[in-house]
Amino acid sequence: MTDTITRFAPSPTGHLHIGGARTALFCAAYAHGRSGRFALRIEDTDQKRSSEAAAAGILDDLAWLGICWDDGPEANGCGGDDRKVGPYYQSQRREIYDRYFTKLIEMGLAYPAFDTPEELAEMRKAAEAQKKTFIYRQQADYDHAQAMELAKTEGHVLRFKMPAEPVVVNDEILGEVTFPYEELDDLVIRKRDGFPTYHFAVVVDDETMGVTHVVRGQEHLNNTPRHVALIKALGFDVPKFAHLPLIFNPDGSKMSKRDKDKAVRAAVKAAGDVTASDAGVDERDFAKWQKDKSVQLPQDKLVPLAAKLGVELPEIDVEDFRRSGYLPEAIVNYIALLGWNPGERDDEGNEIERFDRAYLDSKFAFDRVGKKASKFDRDKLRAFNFDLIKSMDPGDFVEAWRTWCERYDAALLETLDKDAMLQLAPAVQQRAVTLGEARGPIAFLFTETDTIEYDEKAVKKHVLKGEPAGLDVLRDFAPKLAAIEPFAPEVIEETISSHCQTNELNMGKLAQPIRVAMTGAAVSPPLGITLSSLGKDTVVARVDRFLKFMDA
RNA sequence: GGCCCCAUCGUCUAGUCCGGUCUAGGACGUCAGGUUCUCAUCCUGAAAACCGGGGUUCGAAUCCCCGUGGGGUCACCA
Repeated sequence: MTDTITRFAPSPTGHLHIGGARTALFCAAYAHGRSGRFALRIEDTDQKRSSEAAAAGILDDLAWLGICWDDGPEANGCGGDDRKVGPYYQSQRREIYDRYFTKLIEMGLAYPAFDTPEELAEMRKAAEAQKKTFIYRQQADYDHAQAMELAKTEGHVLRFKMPAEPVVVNDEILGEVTFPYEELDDLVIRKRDGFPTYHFAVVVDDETMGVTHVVRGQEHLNNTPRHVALIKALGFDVPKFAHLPLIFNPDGSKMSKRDKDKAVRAAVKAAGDVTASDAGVDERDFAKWQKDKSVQLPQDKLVPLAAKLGVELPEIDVEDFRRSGYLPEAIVNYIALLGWNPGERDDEGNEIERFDRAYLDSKFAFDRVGKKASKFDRDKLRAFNFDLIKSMDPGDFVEAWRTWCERYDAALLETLDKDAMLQLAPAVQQRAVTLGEARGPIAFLFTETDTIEYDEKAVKKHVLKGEPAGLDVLRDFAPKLAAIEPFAPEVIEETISSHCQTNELNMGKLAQPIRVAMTGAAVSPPLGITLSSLGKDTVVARVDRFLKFMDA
């Protein structure tokens, strides 16, 4: 078996973090670029924090990004168990772990420990008082036979007896890293509730699933020597390791899901009068959330609360970026560049940085992954997204736009049908960086004619000033509007421009007053699109209203 | 604090492994012009970096050491 097999193993405690998305992306790219397989495993050994809904959400986030897994839970057209190495939820693999627990105990490399959490806390405190890190070791007078007997009736954990030697981790990105034995303790491998700990489960799963390359974030580097020691003790093959550099916020702090709570918490504090019922949660939870920085509010409560307070939530999870209206292709392209670079130039000698999945799959390797943590640059992501939107075929754009609306802005679909959106597409595509901002350039469509407020400065500059004044130009032109037939962009523009030509006027002289009449301000997409999308009746009504307003 | 990782424009990075071609290249952002009926798009241009100190060498962004700075991690979480 020389196939390349990678895996991504999230714990289902919330939406997929953007950093996790990058890890998954690199795992998939590495395997698929080598005709290997990419497996997905759900690490739900923490019964309290895991949820089926979160697992489904992560699967959905991945599929949306176009990161499909070959082995794993079947969802969104991905997954399956072709290699017969499932199940892919750790909570369903208890029997497998038990086999290896038994094996380790028989080899004398695992032993029951009866210390209570309180006792351990005490020992840690004592170690800390001496400015040392607490290292758990088996007692010198530990009686194995007696312990095994006691274990039949007493609650206990199982610990791994760490071999007394340094562990060398050979990392594909970082190189050789050595960890002294003095830093490695007899870690818990089976919890009191009988579930394996993360360390044990990963090692057993990666072996039994045939994983050849363990690709994960650098925050796991310190765990790796423990895993290597376990792997060797169990007689498994040591896989290749690749620890990816971390992703930070622009201010250098770690990009964390808690950042969202942090933003809202600050706003709640600033507002001063926000209550638990405003937040839609119960009194006690709300108080706890306000006090404890490590507590998070559920997403479906946090988002509306943020909206109510007018706070913009930092985008952290894939779902956040999706809601903002980024395209999966843009996200994938951008995050691929966080810590990796193809190191190729185009014909003009510029660094290649815009590419698709096929290119990534074919080029990705660990030798071009950097060691330095990178800061997440939203402006650059926005640029990628905008470029993609601009270059889309209008039909494709409308499809993407409508799909996004179905999920996040159903109201827009009630106002605009497909044809209307298709007509607006070119104007919107030049102006909207994200799908969420697509409403911006066409906001004038959603205000009622009789609620338009005219911007004073725009009126002064484009309507009152000059010779002739814009107001007179508009008044002069107004009657021609109703006669335009058909009321289509080209015809409208032709009418306006010929009117200007006959009267020896600059286009702006007429265009700007029309804009003010239509939108209240001096900014809009090209007049043809603006007027035709409004419809003749509305256009005429808005001009009338504006002229009356100016007369008054 | 212990252990571990890292260090090129504001940001992502190329160059580093195999020292000279680097008066350090590109992208995003910023600034300045131009095209245009407004906004936007588009085009052109500019400013902007090798963390510090020692070594090695004819020569160091590139190799070595020290310092400084940043980060990760120290759970019956993953």
